Amino acid sequence: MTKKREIQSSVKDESLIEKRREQMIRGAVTLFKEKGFHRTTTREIAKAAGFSIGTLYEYIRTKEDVLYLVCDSIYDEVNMRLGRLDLEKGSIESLVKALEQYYTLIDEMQDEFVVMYQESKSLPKDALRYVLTKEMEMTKLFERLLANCVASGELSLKPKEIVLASHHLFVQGQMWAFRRWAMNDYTIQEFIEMQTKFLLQGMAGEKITIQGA
Amino acid sequence: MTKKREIQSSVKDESLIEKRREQMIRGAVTLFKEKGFHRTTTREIAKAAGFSIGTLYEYIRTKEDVLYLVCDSIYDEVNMRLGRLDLEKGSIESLVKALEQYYTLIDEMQDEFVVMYQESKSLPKDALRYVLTKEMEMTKLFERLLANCVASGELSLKPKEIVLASHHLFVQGQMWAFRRWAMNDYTIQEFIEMQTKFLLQGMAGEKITIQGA
Amino acid sequence: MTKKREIQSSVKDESLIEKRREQMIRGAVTLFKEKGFHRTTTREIAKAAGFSIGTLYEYIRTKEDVLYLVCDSIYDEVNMRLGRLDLEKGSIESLVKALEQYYTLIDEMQDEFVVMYQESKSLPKDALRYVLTKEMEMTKLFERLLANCVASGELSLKPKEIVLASHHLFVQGQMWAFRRWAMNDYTIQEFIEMQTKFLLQGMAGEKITIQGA
Amino acid sequence: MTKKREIQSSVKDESLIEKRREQMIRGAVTLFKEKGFHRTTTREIAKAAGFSIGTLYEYIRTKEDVLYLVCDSIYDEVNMRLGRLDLEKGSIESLVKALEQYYTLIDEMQDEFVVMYQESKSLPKDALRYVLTKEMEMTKLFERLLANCVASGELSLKPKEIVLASHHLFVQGQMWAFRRWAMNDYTIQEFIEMQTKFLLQGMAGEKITIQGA
DNA sequence: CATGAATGAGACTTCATTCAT
DNA sequence: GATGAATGAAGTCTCATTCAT
Repeated sequence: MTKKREIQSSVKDESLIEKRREQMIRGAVTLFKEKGFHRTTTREIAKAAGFSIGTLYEYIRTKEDVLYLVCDSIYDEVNMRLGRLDLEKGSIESLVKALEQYYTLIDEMQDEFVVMYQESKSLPKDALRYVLTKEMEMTKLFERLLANCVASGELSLKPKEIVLASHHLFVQGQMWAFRRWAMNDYTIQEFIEMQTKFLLQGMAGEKITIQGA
Repeated sequence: MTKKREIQSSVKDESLIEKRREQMIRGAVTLFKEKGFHRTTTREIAKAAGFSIGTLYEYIRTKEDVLYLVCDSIYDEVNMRLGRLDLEKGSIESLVKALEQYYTLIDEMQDEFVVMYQESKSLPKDALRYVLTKEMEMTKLFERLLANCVASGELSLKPKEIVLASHHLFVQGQMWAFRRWAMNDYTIQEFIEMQTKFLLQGMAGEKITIQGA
Repeated sequence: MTKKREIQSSVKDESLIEKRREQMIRGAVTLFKEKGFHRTTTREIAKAAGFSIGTLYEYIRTKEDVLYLVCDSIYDEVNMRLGRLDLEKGSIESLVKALEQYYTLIDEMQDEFVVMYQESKSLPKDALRYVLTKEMEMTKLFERLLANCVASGELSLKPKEIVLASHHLFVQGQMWAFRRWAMNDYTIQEFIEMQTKFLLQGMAGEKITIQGA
Repeated sequence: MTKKREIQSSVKDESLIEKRREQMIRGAVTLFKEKGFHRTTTREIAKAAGFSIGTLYEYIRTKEDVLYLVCDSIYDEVNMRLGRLDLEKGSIESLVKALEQYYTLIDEMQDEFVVMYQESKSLPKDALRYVLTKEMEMTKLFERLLANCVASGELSLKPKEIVLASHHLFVQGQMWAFRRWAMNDYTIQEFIEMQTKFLLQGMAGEKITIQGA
């Protein structure tokens, strides 16, 4: 796992730091979603977090730190929630489960995902690198799942196809967050079912009956 | 076709307006790609366009106008290049052609696409609406293609599946522009072939031999 | 002569730059004298110069630039006014003239000198180096005068004494500016006469009749 | 002797006050020397003193108090060290001794002197007055020495010359602290000898052999 | 039509000081 | 007495926009 970038704080009490940063992340996500990183002022972030501008800067050093904290916390939650997946089973069934988990996650953290992908380009260089690494770790997760399915013979994909397919799965999830304005006719359940069908068929090359669809 | 938003200019000569705006769009795309809309200053845009800040403001009224002009010009080019497609044929073959055209287009206009999707959220409300409309028109294009394939019996999709699938096709194209950092191992040709295979199989549910693959 | 540090300006018209900078130097000197560099705000400088804060920053990049400009302009004036001195004559008489010129200069530019010496420590590193160089050039001027007097036999000083003596002369001039609060009982004429007497006797080691004393 | 300005403290224990203030003066001098009064933060002072910002404010009321305390403690030490001088003797010899003491003092307290003269302008009005008074007391010390030499016939100076000469002596000492960057070629011993020679000759008007030179 | 100097609102950030623990 | 988290006034600097030339 990549090591976290440390964000300096002039406050010493670690648990307080965590608490305050959580407050400010929560406020920031809402604001960034609404107006974007650049149109959001540090004062607004402080206010949304429930403390003064001075206090905000006790816990970060620059506005970009807030963005980094937001992105980082999203990955933490993603990791936590996707961490339970059994990657090793190598069955289509577990792949389906993973997709379901992933799409559900995106549905529940829609705002966070949109913010992260829209604004991460505003991160300072090294923070951007860190975030990209995290992103690759997520894609790798799908790669492992697919590779195991291939190993167990449940899928038949060339190595290069595995990689591309993992991006493919990944990106279809983002769609639910980014093109929500076009998804009004679908429930998340429908979306998951239909996407899963498309994706599995795409890779399998034959009709497959999906459990629960 | 949706009517264009008019951008006010204090210059009368229409052909001059067009020329100047083209200059400034070309400069702006490069800059926006590099630093994003917010980090790019109007002075920089003017300079990149080859004229003074004063002149810039003879042809637009606000900085956001530049962004709109950029987005609009991208759609114009997309339209022009995708306009030749024969949507009515209703064959898998024409669908494959369309995908090829579309992915090639994205490859060639990568910067423009990235800018448009990254920055369009900064457009004023009505411009955003206009851009979204344009976007929907593009998706509809795939919908028509798919619907015709269904009508001709070459594909079998429920109406709701057609809509989702068209987004599916659409989004996979964006991937080439947005996840380029992860696509170094693929040529655009490989990418097109593999994606086409995944997508068609996903919709068809059977192995399909793609011409040229 | 040491090459000037260039201060960036986004304005192109060189003569305008000169004019505006002169305005701002004039205002800044008064303010710095009154409240010191740090207690003076950029807004105050702009106001004193007669234009807006935005305009101020068209002609400089940082507040420290103003300080540098102040120091530089002082040296320019000093150079201009001391430049006429005949350094080569090697007579006590010309040394006396030089002291008179120098002390008169300090009297007339008292505020400027105080500001320069009090605040130059706030200059950025390279500007500070530049200012120190200028300062050394001034001391060197006295060194040359003294060396010539030694060469012509009018004074008898060892090399090391020449150097120290030149600082000695230099520093006694600063006194008129810096300890003005203790100099109320003296006119500048008296001051010059008495100092000249002290200094020359100090170096000559005998009673000397000074012309005009 | 001028009465000290009282600096309020919310702590009662006088010996503790003294101890804490000494700690903070020591830290502050270093910091002020390095970065100047304005660029030094109260937090830094507290840290350098070895306690917290809260504690710092138990012993002073404003940041300027620290500067005053620094200046005051310097004068205390100066007084202590120069207090032993025999001012009444009225001999050149005792004058030479005094100069030696004074220049040695400046050499040993170089940082302190620089800080005091560079930063005292930032003192609040009444503190500034107090410091100036102290300064005048020091000059008066030289005045007394000179006057006694005149009285005893060892020097021949008019009253007004005595005053100016005392400033002259005083300022030459500051030179060692302020122009240290130009004094690398001299040891403090050389400096004292040469300066003493210049100064005495300046006042005496004849060659004088200095004991120990 | 073209230019570019001028403007000032507003952004980010610092830091002296307070006060509850 | 000691601590350090909280505060917010105030400072520096940027940049979209205007308008006289």
